[in-house]
Amino acid sequence: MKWDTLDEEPCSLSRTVAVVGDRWTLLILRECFLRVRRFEAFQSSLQITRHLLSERLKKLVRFGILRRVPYSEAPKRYEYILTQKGLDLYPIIMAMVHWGDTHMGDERGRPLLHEHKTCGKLFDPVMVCSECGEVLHAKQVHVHAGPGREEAVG
Amino acid sequence: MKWDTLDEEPCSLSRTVAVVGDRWTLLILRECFLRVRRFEAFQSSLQITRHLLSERLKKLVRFGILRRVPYSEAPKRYEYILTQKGLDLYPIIMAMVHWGDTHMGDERGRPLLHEHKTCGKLFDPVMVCSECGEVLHAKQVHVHAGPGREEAVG
DNA sequence: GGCTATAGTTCTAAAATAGAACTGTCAAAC
DNA sequence: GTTTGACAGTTCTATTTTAGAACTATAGCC
Repeated sequence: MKWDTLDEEPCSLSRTVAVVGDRWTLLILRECFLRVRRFEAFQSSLQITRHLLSERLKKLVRFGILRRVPYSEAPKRYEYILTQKGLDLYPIIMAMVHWGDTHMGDERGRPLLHEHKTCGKLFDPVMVCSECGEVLHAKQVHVHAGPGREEAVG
Repeated sequence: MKWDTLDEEPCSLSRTVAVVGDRWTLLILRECFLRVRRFEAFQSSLQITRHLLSERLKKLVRFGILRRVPYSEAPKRYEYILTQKGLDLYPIIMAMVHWGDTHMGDERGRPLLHEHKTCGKLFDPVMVCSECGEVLHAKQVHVHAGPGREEAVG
């Protein structure tokens, strides 16, 4: 497959996969949501090779998920900060964390707990229908071809 | 990194990434949710090499995400069907589709539309707090170390 | 000048992937 | 009863990606 044009496929999943569909990118984003911002910090917490880190950060900047913000003029140093587009990846990350909590846990219990500042409680993320608010399940969803792909699928 | 032990890391995201954190696996899962079940069907719709498809399906079976169910005795033929653990990946896939719809769209419009059979409407998936039902945003969440990782993080 | 911190780049060896051909089983067609 | 075709893989080689370590560059501090 030509991964370099995956972001132009008539499929929103493919387009997302083009951006965040590799292991390092997802782990880098986890660090971003944990407020990590600097090259050395990413490198030492992830044990990623510097080469790949450099490349992945560039890619995330290119796709508008991170902004490269100077925090020192001489020498020039930059921090990588989530844009709104990047912050909007939160449901993906949280869905993955929740699935891991549910299905890949061990006897030690959850690695992290999440507190919702708005209500003050420890919570799990739940995916609901924007129209009726009910919890979503795969079997209750029917797929239609949209304007971006008129041939029927599924 | 030792990707082969990523599923034992004290981090639910890492564990999930160990299972679904590569491009082909995510695309294969998309097909699963579109009711694709057979080797040839995956291969022809994804243009994945047979080698990799074989390997990824084995991995998904090994992790309990797909079941290999015989549908013909002679010759022996199998279908790959989502288990409950696999069906529970739905929020991840939908979160990715929704992000792609929102941030990677083009002038043609959405490739697919989703209808919630329960309420009959076209919908978007929304992630909410299990406790108060409010829509979740990254900045409203505070992270605590859980029993599975007592050293503080973030 | 020598040491440290930060943010990368460059190099070679090892691993993963692409692309195509091949194997084996059986049913149906000729 | 031989050929064709569908299905579900496996095997092979060439190319691409990644790992791991070393190197470069800028500047502050002693």
